[in-house]
Amino acid sequence: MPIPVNRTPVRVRIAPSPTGDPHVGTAYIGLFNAAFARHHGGQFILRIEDTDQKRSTRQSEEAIYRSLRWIGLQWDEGPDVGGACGPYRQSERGAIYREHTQRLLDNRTAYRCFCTAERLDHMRAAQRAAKLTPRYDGFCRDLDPKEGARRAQAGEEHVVRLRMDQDGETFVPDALRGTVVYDNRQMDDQVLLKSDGLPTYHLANVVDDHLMAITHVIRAEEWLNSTPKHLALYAAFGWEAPVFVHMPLLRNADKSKISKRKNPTSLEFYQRAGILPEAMLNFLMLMGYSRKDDAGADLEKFPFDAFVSDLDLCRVSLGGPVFDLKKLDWLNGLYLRAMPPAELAERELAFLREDDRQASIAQLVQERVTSLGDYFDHAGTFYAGLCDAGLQARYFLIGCCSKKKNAVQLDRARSKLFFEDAIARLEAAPTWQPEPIEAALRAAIEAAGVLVGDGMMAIRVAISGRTASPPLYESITALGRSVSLVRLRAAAGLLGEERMLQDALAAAEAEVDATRRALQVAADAAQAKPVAPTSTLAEA
RNA sequence: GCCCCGUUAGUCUAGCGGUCAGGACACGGCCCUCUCAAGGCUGGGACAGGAGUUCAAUUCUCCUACGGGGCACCA
Repeated sequence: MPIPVNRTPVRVRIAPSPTGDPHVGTAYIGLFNAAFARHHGGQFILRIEDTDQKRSTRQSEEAIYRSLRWIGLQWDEGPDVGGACGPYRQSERGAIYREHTQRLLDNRTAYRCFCTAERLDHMRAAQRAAKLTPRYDGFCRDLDPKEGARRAQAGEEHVVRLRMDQDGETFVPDALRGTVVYDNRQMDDQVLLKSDGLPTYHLANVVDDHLMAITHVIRAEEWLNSTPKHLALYAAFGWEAPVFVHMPLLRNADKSKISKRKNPTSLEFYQRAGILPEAMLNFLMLMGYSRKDDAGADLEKFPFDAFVSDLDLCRVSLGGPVFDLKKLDWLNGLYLRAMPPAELAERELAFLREDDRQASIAQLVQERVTSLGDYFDHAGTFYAGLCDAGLQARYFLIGCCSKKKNAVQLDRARSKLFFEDAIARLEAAPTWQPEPIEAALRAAIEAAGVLVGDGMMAIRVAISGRTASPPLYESITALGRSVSLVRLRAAAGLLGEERMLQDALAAAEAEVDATRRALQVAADAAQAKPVAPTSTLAEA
């Protein structure tokens, strides 16, 4: 059963919220939306959902544009490119939401609620204690609308809630799952307009999708459970609802929803790690989807255009795909190897040239460099993603490799806590500059009660993969926030693994053994043949 | 706790009543080779469990288990 197309042109959108780093999940959903639009000759819209004033930032918004452009997704309408249905930034559509809220107030499908946060907190606590689904108890539901309007007029702080049906069932048609049935008694009277006058996601999303003539809502599965609310909103406005397609969630190796704690989620990380955008996009196409060649074998490497031309969303598989970095690396290598050497060289140079950390990296490496070529030996770590810290992992056990007599050693669990604390402090740093970074690290070290040198060494190894590196704070600054945090999280993750200590020590021993063996072989060789065989070079 | 979604090897997937359960990453072996990659060949490895429907279930239905998501004045 194909995805129904009830209206044309097909119009789809992604609506990322600009809070934090541009997310790989945004690119994933964006990819399927963009491809679906292209497949049907429709439009793909980028809308910025910045109704959360506390968390939204302009830098994050800019970063989203950069990363989506990097990966090769193009939108037909958006805040930066304009379009007929603007503005495309929800913070600029306040009047539209207020007007629409009034319509719902007028037709009684919504009501004003004057309950305080404290009352709601108590209510939910009581419901939880009674093992009930926490939901609004309807205290203001039957308030006289005139009374509500009067109190609102008087400036009393309040929100607007959607009046949901209290019994019966809601049928949610999902293009991939069939009809999902919800008991209306589970549904909450969702807040539509917050007390700051801005809409919640639910309201803004429905109003904008309608006004922007969105025909298909292709979004992540985490939204499935709120679709009944959205359907109720479409009904309240008397609008036709779009077709809903809920995509599976990208997962960590442990199958939980992909998160920065357990995976690099920032697109910027992949860009800096030297992943080609086309490989990244291709890899995302493989998540929950597959194409076959004539022999019936799965295709792995194919371009966006091919993906578009035979895209059939119904074939998306619903099991949450684990984001496997190993396979991404392999695919990336496939692309790299398929290039004409001249193109690879050009891409390589462009990769370096376009990196905005260039100057600061050069400054750090400069003091150590002996030739232009030698530069790469020192700078290499800045152009990689995860560094191979495996051999040095023993340094993550804080103090265990310390040569100092008064060293304080931390066990695995405590070392992990130290890393997590350091990460939290770095994340909270006001700016990504040497001073706040140093302050954060020193604070973490002091809290852990270990020697400064030992703590810094652990961080150094996690950051650079080596025990010798340019100055740490400057290196972290130059490396950049996204990559630095990923590497530190990787170190913390390693400490969380049972076998980490054994592996690290085994690796260390292997290292020593290998050296010893090499020396032995050399010594044996010298013994066996004290006189070097004919050395033509020497004689010549 | 309640509700919803899902479940083919460690991972990504094909399969839409009868297949030797196909491909890919990863892993092992062999070949190629000055090394390392790459490449070629090759090996091990999967239908979560239980009922039912059927001549026949990986495939359809139900139950259980497990995994995930949701239950905000966050999206």
